[in-house]
Amino acid sequence: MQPFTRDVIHIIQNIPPGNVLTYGMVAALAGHPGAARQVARILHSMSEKHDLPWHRVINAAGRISLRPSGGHDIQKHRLESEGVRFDRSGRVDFQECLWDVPAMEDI
DNA sequence: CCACTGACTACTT
DNA sequence: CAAGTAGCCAGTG
Repeated sequence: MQPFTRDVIHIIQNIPPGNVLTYGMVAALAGHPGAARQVARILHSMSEKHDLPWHRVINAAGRISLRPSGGHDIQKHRLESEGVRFDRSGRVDFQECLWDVPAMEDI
């Protein structure tokens, strides 16, 4: 497994309840700015094995990227149960929910 | 090793 | 706001 993959998993496991991160930010924190697609891919294939809170990762627009048939509602429900609010267009409030990453070393 | 596939993003029409 | 474009790079076969 690549260091990038390991870091991405590690970062996602550290997102506290009620907070979210974007794919791009996770990629950047893992040392690969612009590798957002890979984060999505890792979530898709490793979330079960590594027990990841995959629902706390959303796209840069603040919306859920899953297709309605791919768990979109499940993700929304899990976030709402953690206190994440969605506005009428289905976007989360970054000001309140975006994870304020402590420091690179703490992750 | 090559080709293909993405739960992406930023930028430009 | 919608649609197109060009990067992105780890899995998978």
